[in-house]
Amino acid sequence: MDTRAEIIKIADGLIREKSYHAFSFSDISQQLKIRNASIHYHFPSKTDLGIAIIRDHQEKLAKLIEQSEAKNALGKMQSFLTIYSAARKDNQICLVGSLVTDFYTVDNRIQTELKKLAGHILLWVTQILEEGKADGLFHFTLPPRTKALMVITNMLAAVQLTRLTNTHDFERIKETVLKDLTRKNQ
Amino acid sequence: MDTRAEIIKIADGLIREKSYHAFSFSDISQQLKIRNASIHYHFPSKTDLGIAIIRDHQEKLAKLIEQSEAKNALGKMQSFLTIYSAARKDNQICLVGSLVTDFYTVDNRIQTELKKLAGHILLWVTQILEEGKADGLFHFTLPPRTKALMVITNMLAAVQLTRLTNTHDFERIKETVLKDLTRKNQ
DNA sequence: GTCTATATTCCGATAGAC
DNA sequence: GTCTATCGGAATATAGAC
Repeated sequence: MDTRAEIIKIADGLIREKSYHAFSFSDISQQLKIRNASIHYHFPSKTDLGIAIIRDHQEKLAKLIEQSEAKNALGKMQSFLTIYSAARKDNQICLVGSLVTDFYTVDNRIQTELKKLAGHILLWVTQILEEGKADGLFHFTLPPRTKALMVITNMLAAVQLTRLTNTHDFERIKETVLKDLTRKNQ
Repeated sequence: MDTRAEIIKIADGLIREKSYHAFSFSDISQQLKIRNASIHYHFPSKTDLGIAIIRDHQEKLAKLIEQSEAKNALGKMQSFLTIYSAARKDNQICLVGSLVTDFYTVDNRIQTELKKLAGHILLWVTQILEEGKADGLFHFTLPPRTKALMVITNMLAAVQLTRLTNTHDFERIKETVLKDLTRKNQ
């Protein structure tokens, strides 16, 4: 992996562990064993780094969507939920949830990029729900977009709240989300 | 209102608008038109201020619980949801959701206090759900504590996500939470 | 592409006068 | 209880050598 990609990877983890304003270029340079100034060669400003991280998530999301194209709606939903399970594994929260807390204190370009990412996530989950309902796999009466909001909010806050309540609460919430979608009589 | 209470009020708003690490004593002193050093008289460290803010929320929660004692479970749930509606009104997020993002970068004493607050919220919502089910007002099959986690995660992330998607999404989620609880055939 | 060195700004915090 | 003055530290960022 080249240095640029390594910086993105480390900074991404730091944002989701400690938040945007709580990590510094020094955190990265120590882990990478390079100097602070070297990071500025790859990313002139912290804002540039933040944008690159969000775009990296965009690309990973696009790949995940592509990779789960052949799966049925349940499989696709499970793929979507791996995003949060992966974050949880390292006691991290999701990128959207971390950056939205700092939303009004970051550069406009980060705000715009973050809104785009959130929009794409919401669109994908909505489509998965529509497909699942059409195929008789999922059962719900809400408009698909609203149902997608319910699923996303459950998962986004699950990785956050489980830091405070109980480690197992994340899994509890995740299992409940899946069972709710596949349960009949709604 | 005395200065100490004013500082808490302003700082509380700043944490829920901009996050813990993104607000400074200068933000407070400018709004209050006093000097930076004066704040340190009331709160020796930023950690002390943070703890005071969480405890202030604890006390407000206790009052809210007390004030809604005479209401039925639906009324109590609506009281609980006003916490998020009030935050949303000023485009703020809830205190727990804001501080949990910075959880691993704040003093241990703040971590402890925040866990306590989250525990009390979870307990209250669980009790409301139990009461509502016993009275035939609410319908759900999950364990009450798990159902409480679902309600809280929906609302906690609703105030966050609505910053990115659509202003009306908060209300959509809130209405869905209430309708889900009171809907039969589950 | 990485380094040393440094500029600049801001923040939390303290001492001591009033 | 608020003020002025100041300290120490950390953060982002830049210039220029290698």
